[in-house]
Parts: sequence; structure tokens; C-alpha cells
Amino acid sequence: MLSNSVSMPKLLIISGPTATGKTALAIKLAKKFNGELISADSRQIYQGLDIGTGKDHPTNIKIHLIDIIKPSEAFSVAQYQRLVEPIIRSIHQNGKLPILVGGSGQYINAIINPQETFSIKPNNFLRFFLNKFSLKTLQFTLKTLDFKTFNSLNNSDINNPHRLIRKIEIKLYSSKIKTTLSPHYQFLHLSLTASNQVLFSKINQRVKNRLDSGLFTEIKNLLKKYRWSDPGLNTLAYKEFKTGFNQSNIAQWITDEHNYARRQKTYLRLLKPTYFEITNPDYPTNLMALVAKWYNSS
RNA sequence: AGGCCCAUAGUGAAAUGGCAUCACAGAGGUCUCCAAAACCUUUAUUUGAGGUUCGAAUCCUCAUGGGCCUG
Repeated sequence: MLSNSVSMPKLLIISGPTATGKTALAIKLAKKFNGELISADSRQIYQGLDIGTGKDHPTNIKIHLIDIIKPSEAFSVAQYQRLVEPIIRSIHQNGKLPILVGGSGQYINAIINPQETFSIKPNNFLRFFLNKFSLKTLQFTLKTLDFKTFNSLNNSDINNPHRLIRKIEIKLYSSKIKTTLSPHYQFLHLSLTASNQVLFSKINQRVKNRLDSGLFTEIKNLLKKYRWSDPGLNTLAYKEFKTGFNQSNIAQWITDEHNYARRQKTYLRLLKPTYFEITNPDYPTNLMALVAKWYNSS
């Protein structure tokens, strides 16, 4: 009892780009190791985005953090981070294994490496104005406020309005930073991967399936209650169809999915997971063995 | 058979005879509260062979491939 409360909670993480079969794998693991799933997916958070996001509703396994907000509401990494902590704790208290599963690398990062800048909330009033600034003006503003940070920006960030605005926001409200005790987990991070060639052909197949499953009907129903400008509809498989349900928009969707998969791979690489190549027929066996070893270790 | 038009990156398009440019795709990357977002980098000796010219994607000849018109 005592030793149990002292040891760090175990957390299993399954990540990977879209179309690698993360959820199916996570469900298998949950059954085998008495687990509950926590989605790490920035879009499956939304209610009603089912077909386009490839949302699964497994029958015998509990999955947390899907369908929790309306498409009209904004959501962020920091909110996600705050929601996940208590869920992991309660799963653990029930003697079960929490399994974080998803492809939003930033969400996973927020759990294994929470930041104190999360305590600086977005200021919509400030953002409203900053969003009207030109890139040059934003650069000048940050340079004036916080020369050190400005100077440390790389070529990619210095041209990125989103990032500049956030840096300005952090600087202006830096007095509000609260140092929170970040919970530590004994985590095992496994990531499924495949070559772009393999991924892209799986994606292409999924696109067809989603169209056949009635994606367009889902979108039309969503539009009865929500607008294109709502945050939830700024999502792959939805946003491409703003201008109509036609072939060229489908083509655009496919390439957006390809680009997204590439960005996911790039981001996940930063987190240094243990990789499993899904085209390797031995991968499920190897993966199960690794998880079992970790699960049974103290 | 005769006549006319076209050929530029994987695709679609630019370039008064003067540094081959752009979009999209492809590849690589950035990221710590908008992230399925936003942003950065990168990809050709202009169908082929000759010719004119200081200089050719651009003008001329032939070849090849494609399109149109006439019989």
C-alpha cells in the first residue's frame, strides 16, 4: 500500500501518424493490461465530428476525452493538459492502466512535459488586435517588448504570426506565471510508423471509405447547427469543403491529409518514442512483449 | 496527303532576345495555450539535333510527340 503510493504512476502512450492503426492497437492493449484509453487527439475532442476524424467508439473499453466539446467552442493544449491529469489519477486509483492514444504530438508533449507558460491564458481582446497587425509590426512589437526572445527565434518562427502573438502575450502577462508541480509518470511511449508511400496509400483508401460512409451528410448536418467559422470545423476532412462537395476539394483534402501525416511524423520524432514499423509482421508480438515487460516491472 | 497551331519541374501556368518565375504536388524542417493551425527550406541547364546572335524558352531549319482545319 505504502510503496504503491510512492511509486510513480505508469502511463502507456501510443502515438503515430494518421492511418497507422493506433486505436485498434490501444484497444487490444487495454483489454490485455486492464487499461482505459485517453484520447490525445485535438479533433476527436469535438462532438459530431465522427466520420471525418475517424472516431472510434469502442464497446467494452472506456475512452476518455472524446466528444467533450461542441464544434463552436475553442480548445487548446493547456485545457487538455488540465483535463488529463485528474483522469490519469482516477484510472490509477481504480487499479487500472491509463493508455494515452492519439496523433496530436503537442498534446502528448503537454502531458509528459507540462509547461508553466500554460498558466498564461489566451487573451482574446489582445489577440483580436494583434491579429490585425502586419508581420513586420508584430516583429517590431516583440522586438521592443522582449529583445532576448525575439533574437532567439529561428527563421521559421520569426515569420509566423501565431507564434509571435503568443510570445507577445507571454511577455505581457509574465507576472501571472504559476509554477505548478508537474506530475511525473513512468511512461512508455510507443509510436507506430511507416514510409510515406505506405501511409499515403492507406490514407487514400481511408478517404474513399469516409466518403462512402457519408462524410458529406455528416458535414451537412453539422452545418445546420454550426458555421464554417467555428473552431471545430477548421479540421481536415471538413474545412476543404467550404466551397462545395466537388472533386477538386476532395483532391485538396487528400493532399492535406498527406501533409498532415508528414508533420505528425516530424513532431513525434522530437518526443523520441520507441518506433514500431507497421509493415513488419512481427511488430504486434514485439510490441506486446515490450509492454508486458514494462508493465510487470516495478 | 496538304495547310495551321502547340511543346517550359510530377501537374498547371509565367517569362519586350538579357539572372528561367509562380502555384500546387513531392522532400526536409520549425513548434511548449489557435497545432488536423501557422510558418521556414528545397526541387529544371525550357522535347531532341543543328543554326543565327555577344547572348535563345523566345528567331530559323530538321526530327519527334500532340491538337485543329481541308480533301
